[in-house]
Amino acid sequence: MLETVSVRHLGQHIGNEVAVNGWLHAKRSSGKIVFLQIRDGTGFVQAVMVRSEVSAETFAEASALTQESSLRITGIVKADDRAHSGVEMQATTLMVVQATHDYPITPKEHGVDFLMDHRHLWIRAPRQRSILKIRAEIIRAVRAFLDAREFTQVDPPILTPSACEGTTNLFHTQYFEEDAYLTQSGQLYMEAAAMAFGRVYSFGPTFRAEKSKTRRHLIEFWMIEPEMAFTTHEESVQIQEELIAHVIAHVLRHCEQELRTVGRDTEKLARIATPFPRISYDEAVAILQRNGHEITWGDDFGAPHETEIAALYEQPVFVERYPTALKAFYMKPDPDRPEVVLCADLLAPEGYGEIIGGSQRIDDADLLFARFEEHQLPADAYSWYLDLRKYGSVPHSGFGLGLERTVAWICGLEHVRETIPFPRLLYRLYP
RNA sequence: UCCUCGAUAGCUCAGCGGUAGAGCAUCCGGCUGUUAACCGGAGGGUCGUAGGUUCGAAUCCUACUCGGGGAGCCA
Repeated sequence: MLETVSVRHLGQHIGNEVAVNGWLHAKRSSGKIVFLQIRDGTGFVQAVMVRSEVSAETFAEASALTQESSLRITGIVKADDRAHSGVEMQATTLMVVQATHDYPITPKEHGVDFLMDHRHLWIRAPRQRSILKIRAEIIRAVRAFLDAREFTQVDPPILTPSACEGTTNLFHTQYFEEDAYLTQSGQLYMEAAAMAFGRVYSFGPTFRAEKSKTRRHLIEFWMIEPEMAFTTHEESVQIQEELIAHVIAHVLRHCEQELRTVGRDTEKLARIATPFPRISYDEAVAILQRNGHEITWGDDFGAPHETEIAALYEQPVFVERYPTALKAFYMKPDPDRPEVVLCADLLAPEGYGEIIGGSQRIDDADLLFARFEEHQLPADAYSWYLDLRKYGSVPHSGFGLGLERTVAWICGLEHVRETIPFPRLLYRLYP
């Protein structure tokens, strides 16, 4: 039996006869010659079958082959300038594993609704495969970066007894006799973990029951949430920009083929370099006012505001020190200006919006308790969290990186729904 | 929740008051270098649902359903 080779590695087998297991992506035939575009998950290769060189049965089978039929094909690997990848197979034998009939996604344009209904098949398409491959490499790069800096991965719960931040709507469910909610952030648990491990990060899904219907929103999305003990806001921001720069460099180095398939202008990514520009909330408001926006100090930014600020820079830009009243209860006030908190949002270039939100956390027990009262949060439900400030509280900081928005930015996509294998969108739970 | 756009063949769309159309896909035939191949032929439709206007509605009006984009909220 011939050696089975991944399409990705065919170039190392020039001149040899090998087998490829895969699916028929497309076919073109011309009477006495058939061109079979075959994919195996690692790549795409063209097999050329000439009638005079194979048995009549094999040629007939190849001629009748339909899109997405599963197959095993053997052939001699040849270097050929006419092939996109530079390599093609001169087919010798063909075994059809299953003949497919009426594959829904044809090599033609399709609408979003149709494609989303067929997402389980759509992910076979070259473009979708490339996006999800880049997603996987981004995750790999984030982990490598954090692991190299002695972060420990700690997994927070997904089912939680109450809101972490109390700002957005949560998915409600039953936990036997109790009420439970799907997590919107693992952060408070990561603060506990940081006091146990020093530097930690979580990577998992989060859920927001908001009726958001835009290109930047998913109902279920994945976040990386690092949390660091004995770390100031300033140190956290430096880690954030190093992390993003590392991820960009990793993807540029390892996903050249995939970035080309999705049509990304890599020049813009190649220019990303630390340190990233920073502006204060105060400066951002002044800029917006100068540009004719009706915004006053103390107002929160809307999406158009963020887009306008981000458009001023080629790099991701940090917006620091928002008004205390706008932000979550746990953020530490600036000691010099208690009306603002030690926080920063990182806005991606090209209109992709906020990809990181981070802050230094309140480490003072009395102040945190006062915040609970101001925000009318149930102190009993959070007594474990308040414990963290009673038993060896330290200055600590952390942030949350939104994976899908990061993938959308790096891939240059129109919509985050393509950045996750099976997106959960408003009113869309299938497949 | 609000604003806005849309729903016609398996898919993408045209038709916008007078007998339902095209390209692709499918099936049949042709073609030895195709890259969304090409050429010839065939089959394929309660025009989202319900009501209304009209001699006549895919086309105009109303409601509803489903979907796209956006706001708010956020990563």
